[in-house]
Amino acid sequence: MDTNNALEGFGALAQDTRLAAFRLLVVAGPAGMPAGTIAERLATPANTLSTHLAILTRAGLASARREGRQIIYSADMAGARALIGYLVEDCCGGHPEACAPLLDAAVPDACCPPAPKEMRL
Amino acid sequence: MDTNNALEGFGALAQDTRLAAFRLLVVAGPAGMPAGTIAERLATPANTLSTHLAILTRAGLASARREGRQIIYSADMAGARALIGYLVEDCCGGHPEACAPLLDAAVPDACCPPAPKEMRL
DNA sequence: TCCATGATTCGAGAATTATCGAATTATCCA
DNA sequence: TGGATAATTCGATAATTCTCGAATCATGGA
Repeated sequence: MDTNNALEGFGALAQDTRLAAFRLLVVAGPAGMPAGTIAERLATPANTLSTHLAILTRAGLASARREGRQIIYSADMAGARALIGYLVEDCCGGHPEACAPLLDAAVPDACCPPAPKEMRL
Repeated sequence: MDTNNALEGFGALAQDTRLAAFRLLVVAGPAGMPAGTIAERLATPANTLSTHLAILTRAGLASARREGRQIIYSADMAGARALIGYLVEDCCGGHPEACAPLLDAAVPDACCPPAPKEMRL
C-alpha cells in the first residue's frame, strides 16, 4: 500500500453510490452480489453503477467473478484492511497513547465481538 | 455517524495533501502541530494548506486550538474510528466470517501491539 | 499605536469527477 | 443462427473540487 493506492481507495469511498455499494457488499459477505442486484438496490442505472463498481475494483476494495451471464461482486476485505492500516501506519511508532483509543478500543468492538467460541470459513 | 459524515470523511482523505497532513498529525500525537509547520513539511502554500486543514476539521478528522499566534492542529482519533466503524458497520450482523480477517486480525496488529506493560496519558 | 508574524478567507481559472444515452460485448437457450 | 438477458464501454455534458494570488483577521511585542 502506497500513497497512490490509498488515495484511490479513499477516493473510491468518497462517493455516495460507491460507499453504499461497498457497504452492501460487506453485508453480503463472501457470497457477493450480482451487478444488476446492486444497481436495483441502489436505484442506479446499470451503466452508471458499472462504472462505480469498476472504480471500487480498481481500488482493491471489491472483486468480481463471472457466474453464468451475471457478474458477482464482493467486498475485498484484505484491501479494506490495507487501506485502514495505511491511515494509522506510524501511529504507534512513537506515540502509542495517541492511537490506542482509536483501534484498540473502538474498531474491534464495532465489528466482531471478542471472538465467539469458534468460527467457520 | 451518518452517510454524509462518512462521505465528508472519506472525501477529506481522498486528496494527497490532506492524506499526508492527517498522517503527519497521527504521528504527531496529542501534542499536534502548528499549521505553519505542516505547510512547511508538506511544501504547500499556507493558504492552500489552510483550506485543506479546514476540510479535515469539518470532517471530524482533526481539531484545532490556538496557542499564542499559531494554531495547533491534531488528529481526531475518535472521528477516525467513527469513520472506520461506519465502513464495516453491519459486517458482523449476519456474516462474522467475512469481516473477522479484516479487523480482528489486521488492524489491531498494524497499530498497537497487544498493549505494552503500561502507558501514560 | 504601529509593525511583524501566523493563519484564514475570498475569488476565479484549471483540472478532475459524475452521470447517463447509445452502442458494444458476453452468455445462455431454443 | 437468432433472440433475450446481463453487463460494460464510449462520449459528451454537467457538476464538483483544487489551487493560489491577493486581501483580511488575530496576536504579541516595541
